[in-house]
Amino acid sequence: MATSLAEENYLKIIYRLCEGTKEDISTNSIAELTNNKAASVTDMLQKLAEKGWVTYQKYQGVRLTKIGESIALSIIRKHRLWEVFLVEKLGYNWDEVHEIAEQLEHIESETLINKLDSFLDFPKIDPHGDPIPNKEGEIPELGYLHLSEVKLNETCTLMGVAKDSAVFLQLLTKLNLSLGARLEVVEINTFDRSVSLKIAEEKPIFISHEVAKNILVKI
Amino acid sequence: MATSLAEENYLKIIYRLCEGTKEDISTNSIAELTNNKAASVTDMLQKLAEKGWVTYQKYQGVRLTKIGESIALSIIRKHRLWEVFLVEKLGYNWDEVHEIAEQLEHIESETLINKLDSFLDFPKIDPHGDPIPNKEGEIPELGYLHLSEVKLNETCTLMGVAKDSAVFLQLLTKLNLSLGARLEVVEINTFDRSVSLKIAEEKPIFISHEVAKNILVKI
DNA sequence: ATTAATTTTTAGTCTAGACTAAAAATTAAT
DNA sequence: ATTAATTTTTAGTCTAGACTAAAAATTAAT
Ligand SMILES: [Mn+2]
Ligand SMILES: [Mn+2]
Ligand SMILES: [Mn+2]
Ligand SMILES: [Mn+2]
Repeated sequence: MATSLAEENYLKIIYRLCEGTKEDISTNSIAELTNNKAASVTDMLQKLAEKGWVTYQKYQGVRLTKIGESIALSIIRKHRLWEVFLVEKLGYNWDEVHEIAEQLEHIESETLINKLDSFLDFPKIDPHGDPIPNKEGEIPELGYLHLSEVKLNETCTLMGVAKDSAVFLQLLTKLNLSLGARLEVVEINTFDRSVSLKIAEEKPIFISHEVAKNILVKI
Repeated sequence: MATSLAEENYLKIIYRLCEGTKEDISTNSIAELTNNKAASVTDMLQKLAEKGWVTYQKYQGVRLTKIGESIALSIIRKHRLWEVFLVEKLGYNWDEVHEIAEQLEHIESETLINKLDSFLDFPKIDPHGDPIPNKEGEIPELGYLHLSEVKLNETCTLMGVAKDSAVFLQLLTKLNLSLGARLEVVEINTFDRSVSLKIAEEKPIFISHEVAKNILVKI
């Protein structure tokens, strides 16, 4: 069944909210991320339920069905592959690609995305460290930690970010924090949970808890 | 001013119809190419005139303004550059790319299209021999002839096609007619204006007037 | 010059996807 | 257990962009 641009954006956002929780998703949480009003969300949820892409009980929240999830994953696959293209082939920085990928992810062609995948040499992660679902919609669970969870004096590797926003990514770039960087946690301030880090033996840098929370690492 | 998808498609089609004639364009001719009804076209023409992209007089037809033309050309530039990308980088055949480019041409990003242009090494023509407008919207007038205009026993080079449809392009491929082919007109039948051609000294092939009309050549 | 045929426009309608305001249901607070 | 606060839904409205049917203007035919 064909999907409209609006429907695709809803499914993608519901997927993101469903990830990491087994509770049903609230109308308001969707409204916030889509920048729509709750009433508009209710409207759309009824349509999506009608099409069999979500299970939805009035007042009781919503979840993706298997089909809904596979549609969401195919959009995420397209989004992330296009991001790789923009960075690897066109020379964009990682903080510049998200908005363009938001448009490209809606281009509809099965062959296109598979040819693109092959042209890019079947990348496993996008420029932000996010895993790319395969053709079958399978997505590896990478099991990364948030940097904010790492203990004092432990060393870890920067594997990804939990946020695509340009200002956040630009801040990381300025701090010399990029994918693959080795980070040692040399200080954690109990007052505000801010963190001092050594990157490859350089003199320590200082980041807030908010930043640490959005950095994904592997021990 | 922002352009919607529908508006962009109208402007592109009006551009195509304006090309090659200095008469104003009729509502019906637009309706035919957009696959809309004349009443819907009238509606849209009023909006486009309001925005200053066409000059429009009730019952008297329509033309693009300078601004309207530059919008149309920027869409055509995007369409053709994406077609080059699809053929050169992703390995598509020339008959497979038009529909996908119809989607890609609406992606909005100034930097994207210029980076793409550079990545493709600033191509001058697309896979169908159509010239690619530059950043400033300038498009070279190539002055090709239709193969149907070539005289008996003359030899010419296949430079482009006047039609993007898949079935037409597949026919050309089957007949071994591709860009750059050297063609000698060895027979013209006065009855139906069908043509026999020699391609590089091979044994002659036979094409209808309809096909000859849609092949563009240089003497 | 009139009339007929054709083209174009107007008037009114529909759908998707948004909105506001008010009603209903759920959840939190006493 | 009631009441208050919060969340969600319903009812009604709007806009873009399509449609049909009828009216108006233009063009072609007599
Ligand atoms: Mn992104
Ligand atoms: Mn990403
Ligand atoms: Mn094309
Ligand atoms: Mn083309």
